[in-house]
Amino acid sequence: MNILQQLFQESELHPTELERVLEAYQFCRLDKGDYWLAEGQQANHIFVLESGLMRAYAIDQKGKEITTNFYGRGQIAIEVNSFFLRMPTSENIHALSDCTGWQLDFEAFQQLFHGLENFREFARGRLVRKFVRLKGRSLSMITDSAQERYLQLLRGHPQILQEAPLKYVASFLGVTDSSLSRIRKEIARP
Amino acid sequence: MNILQQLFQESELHPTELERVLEAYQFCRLDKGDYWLAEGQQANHIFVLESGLMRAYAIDQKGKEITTNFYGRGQIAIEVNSFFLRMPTSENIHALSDCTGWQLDFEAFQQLFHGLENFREFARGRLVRKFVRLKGRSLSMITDSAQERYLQLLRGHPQILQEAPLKYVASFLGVTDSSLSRIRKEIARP
DNA sequence: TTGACTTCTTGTCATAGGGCAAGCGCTGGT
DNA sequence: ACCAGCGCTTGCCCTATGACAAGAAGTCAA
Repeated sequence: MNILQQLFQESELHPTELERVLEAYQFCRLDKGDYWLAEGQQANHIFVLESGLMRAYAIDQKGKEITTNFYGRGQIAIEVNSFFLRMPTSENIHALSDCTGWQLDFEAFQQLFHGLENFREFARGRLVRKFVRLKGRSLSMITDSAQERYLQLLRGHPQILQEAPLKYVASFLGVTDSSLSRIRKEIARP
Repeated sequence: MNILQQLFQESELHPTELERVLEAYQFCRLDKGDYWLAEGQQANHIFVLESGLMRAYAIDQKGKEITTNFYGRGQIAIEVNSFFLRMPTSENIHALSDCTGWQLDFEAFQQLFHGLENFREFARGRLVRKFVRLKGRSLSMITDSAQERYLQLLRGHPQILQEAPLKYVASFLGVTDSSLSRIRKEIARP
């Protein structure tokens, strides 16, 4: 069973509907370092990751990269603004390791979204959960210390810390790489 | 023309569709201080604000209130997690001044969402823009100083600063009220 | 092997912002 | 008129984190 079938297990799609949905996706492979989306482009796909790790980042006013997200197996890489509102993106998404997955383009997405009630309930649910996670992250930036945020990431997504360079993780947590290094030292000692 | 008609001007709804949509909303009035939604409840409505100012906040681990949003005229008050995923909310939303507006309950929302393609394009667009703003806020917490965030709020939403008590604004910006007070002093001097 | 890179760590110093407590001016109730 | 409470400011001191620069260690290629 591939990752798409797993993904849609949580939906209410009937077998014939599911078949229609699965057919709309295309297999896709990325090499480590490849850009799936670059600033200025228009995002025309969403991407369901089967293997590998991807990272989204933006460039701030001072030219620094800020990691906004990591995507691992089973997660859906998407740049919401660009994909849904059909505008050029200000984010970059690239592969931190060799990746495989399944892509769906906007046109096909619209067909399914407007054509299948169960698909749109599913899609709305995913977007909502994305929203809720982002909100949690936003709140955490206010209420938690960098160390707490690091520990939460460690507990919730240890694979990210194993596979992603520390500097990417640091900006995701909202600290510099030096600070994150100190935080790790702090935690390491008993 | 009331606020709902203004709101749906940006949609593609045809006159007959629009009529159906408008009929589904109910007028609603809140007194200053009233809670529109309280922690533990299930959000069963969205609320389009016609007049007044509302505030959403969460309680952190140490029991402190963190303002997560303000809603003014023309904005849609909603607790996304609770409304769409049908779970008890962990947020509170209350009126900072006397408010009027129009409510739509979940059942009616679902009818419109699944029944009218143009309504669901509209609703999806609103959710997406909410997502994008939240993302901007989240990024700003990392890249900008408290003073910069204050200035952005001042430029973008001056009415919030005029109508909301400073302590609510402070936690929205991610600082204490003392710090915000100092920031304002700093800015005041030429 | 050597050199160029990248990743991560560490030291030093500077600064933004937090915690706490006091003070001050309004406002509303009695 | 008086008190209580709220909203905002301010002073003092402290801590977390940033900026910058210098290593140490690992990786890769010639």
